This record gives sequence, structure tokens and C-alpha cells, in this order.
Amino acid sequence: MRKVLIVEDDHAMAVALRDGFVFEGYAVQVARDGADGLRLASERELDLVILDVMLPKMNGLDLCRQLRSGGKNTPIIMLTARGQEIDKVVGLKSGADDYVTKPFSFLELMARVEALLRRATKPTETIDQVTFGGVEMCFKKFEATKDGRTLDLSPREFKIMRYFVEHRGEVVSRDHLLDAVWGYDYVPLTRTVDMHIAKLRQKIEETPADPRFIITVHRVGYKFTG
Amino acid sequence: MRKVLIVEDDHAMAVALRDGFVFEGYAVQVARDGADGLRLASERELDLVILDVMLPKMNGLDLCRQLRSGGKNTPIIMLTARGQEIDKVVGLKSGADDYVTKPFSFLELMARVEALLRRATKPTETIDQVTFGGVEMCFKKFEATKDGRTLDLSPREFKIMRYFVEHRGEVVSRDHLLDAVWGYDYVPLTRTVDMHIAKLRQKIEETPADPRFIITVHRVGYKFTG
DNA sequence: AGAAACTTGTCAACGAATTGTAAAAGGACG
DNA sequence: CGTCCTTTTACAATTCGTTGACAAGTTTCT
Repeated sequence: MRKVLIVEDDHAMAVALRDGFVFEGYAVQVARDGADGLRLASERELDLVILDVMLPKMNGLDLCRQLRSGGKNTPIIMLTARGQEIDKVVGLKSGADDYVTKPFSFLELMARVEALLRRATKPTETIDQVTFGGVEMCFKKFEATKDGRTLDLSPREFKIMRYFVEHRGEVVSRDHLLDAVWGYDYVPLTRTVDMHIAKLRQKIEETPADPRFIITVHRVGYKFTG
Repeated sequence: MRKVLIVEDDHAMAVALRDGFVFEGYAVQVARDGADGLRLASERELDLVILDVMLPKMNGLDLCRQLRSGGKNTPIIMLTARGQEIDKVVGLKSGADDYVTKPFSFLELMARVEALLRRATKPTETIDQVTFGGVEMCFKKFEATKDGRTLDLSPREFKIMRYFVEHRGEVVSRDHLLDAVWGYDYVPLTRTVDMHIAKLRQKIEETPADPRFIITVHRVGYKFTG
């Protein structure tokens, strides 16, 4: 049975969510403020956290960050109010995996939840090609294009991208990347990773300084959002 | 109904795998040591073998090799423990088709299985002749011409070209080529491959120094673009 | 709020690993 | 024994990865 933690101070909303998830067969726990939420999320092994952005004691973004920098990888969906000037990128930068804008239907939320859990549980698949933005990549042929023009990626860049693509949405630490892309034997500095990320952004992002696909999660790592 | 043989001495693991495969609709048979595994795998027509590397009486790698040299082509997935210093190349060189590192989720294994069976069912097409640029080649007759004039290709060069043609567009590593063209037993240096590539380019390319058909992919291998 | 401490972005340059190529050494086979 | 094919060796040429330094951006502390 899947365990979900709901962090929400608005009582009516909390109850509605709880009932919904219980009905769907989840084991539910509710926290009323950010501090409580962080404590519970750190202590238990959860399958999912639903997180309101506006919370007493600690807001959702900070909670997210703290959890991530504590090494927790639990899938997180953030709830934001419309007009609450939190854009997607800010949410993602804090380490959340997806977000839903109030008001929303429970079905809508559930759809996101299912999608997220499917992604998170799915075994590592090998992916041979992807498309995102105007970029197309084929890892078998080591070919890539952006808006039709050829992209010149180095082998290491291909490997990094492949890892990202195969872990879409997850926050990947530099150490993880080093293990996966470079291997366990020889390891350069973690700064080398940053370097490659910068180069990749130059090549695949529209505005490398404000990236849309390769997001930095401060103190934790990077995350690819295809 | 697909027939799978599981060769695994750890009882708990064997049972888990058996149940999983039965649930997925496979006909399952279990062997507890390498010798038994080899006997069963040689006797029957199987669709798949799941093979632990560490086994009593005969380890997985040797079993693999024996089976292959006995002419059996059954798809094999090897199970290795992390840190068991078996790298991919060694595993694959012994004749396994894929390998999964413990611990793994059953879903993960299943994904590999599906992928492998998909691949194995659709055999690499054998191509007997090609035309590209002004070059014509017939692999059956071991004959080739360029712009009408006879091209003098050695047997090894024919084999390499054939492999390229049958994997048109894909990047093939030197190790891949060595396995495919030279075979698993005797293997020369990877530099030997470069040598042959250079010679091939001299013969088939218009400007060997700036090749159009056999492209170098730095740090990865070569790729043929017909 | 402001400053200090830390993390990340970016640039250019060095150096090590990879590849191209020619030529010598090794082997099979008549 | 000589020829043809393959493998090895050696060296030049190139590419790519890594690094260190500094700028810019975050977080934390006062």
C-alpha cells in the first residue's frame, strides 16, 4: 500500500485530499505546517508527498530544498495558488517533481500522481532517442539536432544526456552522475560535471543562462525535465 | 508459451524469480547448479535463460561459453552482484546478451527480458549486397566494384563492411566489431580495427582523409552511412 | 538588512587520450 | 621461398576532458 504525506494547513483542503487518497487506497498522513511536514517526511519512507507552497513555520519551497539536500528522493507534488508568483521553474529548482495550480479537480491531481509514480517506480529503461523543445537526439547514432541544425555533442555529453533522459524528472547529484557516466574507477572533480552541464546548456537551451531543460537544484544536483 | 530456464543456487532468489515468471505466463524450469543448467539448456529448446554468475560446479561465464560453443543461440541474461568485478564487456564476451546487477526489481528484469526477446525474435537482417556512392558490393560472391572498376577487398575487409552495412547508421565500437568480425575467442588489439578502417577508406572513399561513408565517432567507434 | 560563507556559472589553456597513417613484423599457403 | 593478408609498432596530428581562477548567485549568520 502506498504511503502519502499531505502537508496542508487549510483544514477543508486537507480533509478533502485525505479522503480522496484514502478512497484511492493510499495510506495517508497529514501535517499542518512545514516543520511537522519536514519531520515526518524525513523520518518515514514515503512514496509521495503532496505539499502546499504556503505553509506556517516553513514554506513548501524551503521544505523541498531541505528534504532534497538531506538526500531524500521522495516524489513531491507541489500545490500552488494561481497568481502566487511561483512559476514552474522556481518550483522545479527547489526540487519538486511536479506541481498543480489551485483550484484543481481531484482527478487532475490524481492523474499527475499516477504519472509521477509510474515514472519513479519504472525500472531504468534504455532509451535510444528523445525529442524535447526543438532538440532531437539519437543515442545509437550519436546524432543530435536542434531546430533541424546539427548539434555537435561530445561523447561525454551524449552519455550525460542519456543518463538525464533515462532519469527524467529526478534530481541527480554530481556524485551520481560521476558514477553513472564516468564509472567507479577513475573520477575527476565534481566541478567537472558543472563544466559539462554549462556546455550542454549552451548547446541545447534557448537561453543558457535561464535554462528550461537542465535545472539546477542548489546544493543537490541537476534535474532534466524533458 | 515461452520457456525460460533459471539457473540460480540461492533458493529464495530462485523461488522469487520462478513465481514472477510464472505470473507473467512463462513456463519455468529451475536448475540449482551450473552443471545441471548446462545439461538442461543443451537438451531443450528454450526461449530464454536467466543465469546467475556465481554458481556451484560451473560458473555462469563458463556455462555461457560452453553453450555458445555448442552452437546454442538461446538469449541469456546474466545476474551479477554489484562489486563482483564482472564488467559488462567480460559478461557479454562470454556470450550473454544482457546482464542485470543485483539487487534489481523484478520489473527491471522483466523490462530487460522483453527488450531482449524483442531483439532476439527479429534477427539482424542479413544483407547480401549494397550500393552506395559509386561502390557496389556483393557479400555472397566476395566481389566489389567502384565506378565500374574492380575493388580488391580482403576477406576481413568484406566481413567488416558487411557488419557495417547490416548496422547502417549505428555507431559500432571497436570491441563490437572485434566480437562480430573476429569472434569471441581470439582477439587482436583494438588498433587493428583502425588499421583496417584506414585501408577500407583508401579503397571506397573518394577522399579518404575526409570520409563520407565510414565516419569516426571520437572515443566511441565508427559508423557507416550508406 | 548586510556581510560572510558557500555553491554554481563560465572562460581559456594545458595535457592526456584517441585516431590517422605508414611501414615493419608475423603467418598461412601454395 | 615468396606472396598476400593480417597484425603490430611507432609517431604525428587531432580532439576532448579536466582544471584552476574568477565572477555571479544562494544560503546562512549576525
